[in-house]
Amino acid sequence: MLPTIRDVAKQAGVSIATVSRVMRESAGVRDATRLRVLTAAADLEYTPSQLGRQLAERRHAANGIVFPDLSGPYYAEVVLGYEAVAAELRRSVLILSTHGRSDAESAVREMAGRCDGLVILQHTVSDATVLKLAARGTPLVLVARPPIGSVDSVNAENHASAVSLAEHLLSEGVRDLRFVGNPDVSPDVAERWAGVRTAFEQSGDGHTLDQVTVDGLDEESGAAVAEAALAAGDLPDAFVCANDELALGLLGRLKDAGVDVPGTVMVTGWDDVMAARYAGLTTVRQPMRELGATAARLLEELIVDERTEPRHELLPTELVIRSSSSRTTSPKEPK
Amino acid sequence: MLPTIRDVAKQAGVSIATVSRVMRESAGVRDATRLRVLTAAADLEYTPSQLGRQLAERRHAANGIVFPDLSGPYYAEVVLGYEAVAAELRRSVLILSTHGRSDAESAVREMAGRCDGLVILQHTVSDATVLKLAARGTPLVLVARPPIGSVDSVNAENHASAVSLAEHLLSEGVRDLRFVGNPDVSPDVAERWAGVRTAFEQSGDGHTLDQVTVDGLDEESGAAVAEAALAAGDLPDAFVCANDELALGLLGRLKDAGVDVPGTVMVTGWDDVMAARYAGLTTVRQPMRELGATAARLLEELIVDERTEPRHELLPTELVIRSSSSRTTSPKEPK
DNA sequence: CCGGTTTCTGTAACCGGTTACATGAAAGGT
DNA sequence: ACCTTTCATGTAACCGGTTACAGAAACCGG
Repeated sequence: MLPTIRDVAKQAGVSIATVSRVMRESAGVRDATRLRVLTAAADLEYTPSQLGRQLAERRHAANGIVFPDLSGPYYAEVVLGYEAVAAELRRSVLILSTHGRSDAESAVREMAGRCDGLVILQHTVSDATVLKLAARGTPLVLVARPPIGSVDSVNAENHASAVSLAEHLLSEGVRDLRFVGNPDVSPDVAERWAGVRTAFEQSGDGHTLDQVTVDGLDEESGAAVAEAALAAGDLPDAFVCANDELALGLLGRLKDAGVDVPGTVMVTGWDDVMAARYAGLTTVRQPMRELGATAARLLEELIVDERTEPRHELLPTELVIRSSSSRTTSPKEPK
Repeated sequence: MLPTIRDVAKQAGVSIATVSRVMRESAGVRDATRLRVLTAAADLEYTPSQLGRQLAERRHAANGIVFPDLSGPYYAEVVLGYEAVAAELRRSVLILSTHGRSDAESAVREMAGRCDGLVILQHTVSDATVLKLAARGTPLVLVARPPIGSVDSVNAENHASAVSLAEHLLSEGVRDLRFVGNPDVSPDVAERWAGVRTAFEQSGDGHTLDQVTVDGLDEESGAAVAEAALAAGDLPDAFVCANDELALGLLGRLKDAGVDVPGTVMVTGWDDVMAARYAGLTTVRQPMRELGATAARLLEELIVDERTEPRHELLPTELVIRSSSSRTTSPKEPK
């Protein structure tokens, strides 16, 4: 059994209140007494129980973050950015991955009972649960998910970058563009798709735009799309993929089939993951770490300052043009 | 204020003991009473406080995992594998990244106070702290770090695969091999280096083997090594890098300089991250997720079964030959 | 040496649950 | 009708801390 505050108190010949005061470094303990307590504590290798402390203080000093998965670089980066700031703020970080979990909702609720606040990525949790948690007074921040009620949110800009991306492709002579991804799967994807449409609506005649729905956001799904297009002999001038993994899978399959990229077909992704650089993939860079870091700061405000008016942050993104969509740009990286 | 067990007891007209029994689903409560309690609980939207429960039960139902960083794919995958199993075992997961943190040791100790057990990756924490935690009775599992005392460990096979890798290079006609990485930075790297040496010692004369020490395991460090070698006009037949990121950075720099890979120089990495596939990088695949999953299972045994004899798991790795080290193999992936 | 402050320390209530044990009511046996 | 057993529920101690408040000790000036 680990020593408790009472053991230390007995050993030092003081009351538990005094021990508590010494351990918390609160003022008003005579030096001689402090020393006796510290000696006793060191003797017994005493560490205050976090549990007892948390119960008494009625706070957890911990926050949770809920994400679908950690396999792609995207979520890992967001979590990392979050963790870095949370640690700075001296908060522990609880993680919960909902991917392939049937009891996600209850797991999140249980997690809420262990934290002072929660960050929720994308649509990992139903709106109903989010609202219920908010109503119970749990501080919440949504990331990569549109605001619900008066819950804080942090998002990356999608629409404007999608417009730029599409305009870039148009300027490269693309006439038939095909968007790859399911807008229903995430609001981010929906916004990107909307941005592409906007650009095309302003592009005048002679352009066609279509969309192929794939639910996955992984390389296999991308490869499957390429496969189907090759089999049907129906290649557009450019594939605009909802994220980099899709694009990389698609790109790989096209190259295997000997298709000239960007000569015959152009391909773009979204996120700017590490592999995108090696594949020469045009993409849109998201500030993934910043998303997490910003969420951590907003959450802290909610908890500490008890801020009540909601805040919604929109972080900028950046178009990164590489060889997969450019006949003119050298494949070399600027940086 | 959230409702407590006493509020529910009052509302249902029973004692707190009965409420507790109902919430814990322990037997011996009459159906009529159970119903009254459940109704009251639903009315008040009561959820038992995790804190109170944990204190009374003297367990956290949470485990921690300590890792250096989450930026590369390696740690993210390990954490993910860990989280998946921990969730299955109904345990919350606390994470702690030590990278760039000066108070890592104390952060780990604080974390230990919030968990029933800890998984520690690599050398994120000093041996002294590990031993102290173990002595206090904290269940521990080390991952990618050699066993200390009688603490459990999970590692991936390094030496044999390094031998295979080096033999493959020798069979490709490599005579001068240069190992890139700092064996002191991680035991994994040290073992890989040792494996390469072993293979060369058995290779007969006419072969030279040297090593360039870089502390980083990132792309920039790899690029710097390439830069230096190019500047000195001193290229070996093959660079064997301690991990994929190093290799990718190095490879990219060589290709930028117009060096023929694998014609003039071969390059290999370690880990088989996603980008390695796109870069055609020969590497050794590690079962990253399995490392995490195995650690979670070992930890559970320690906590639940109170196992005392230590276990040490060694997971197999697999050589993946791609175009960066092979003049004969097609660059196409088998899978 | 005394009363009034000021400073330090102790007592006890509290945080929100769990659970051993006591109690009382209902059921069963003769 | 009475005694025993069984079952459901309540009482109260406990988990390990924090902290308001009270009381004791030290300090101060006259």
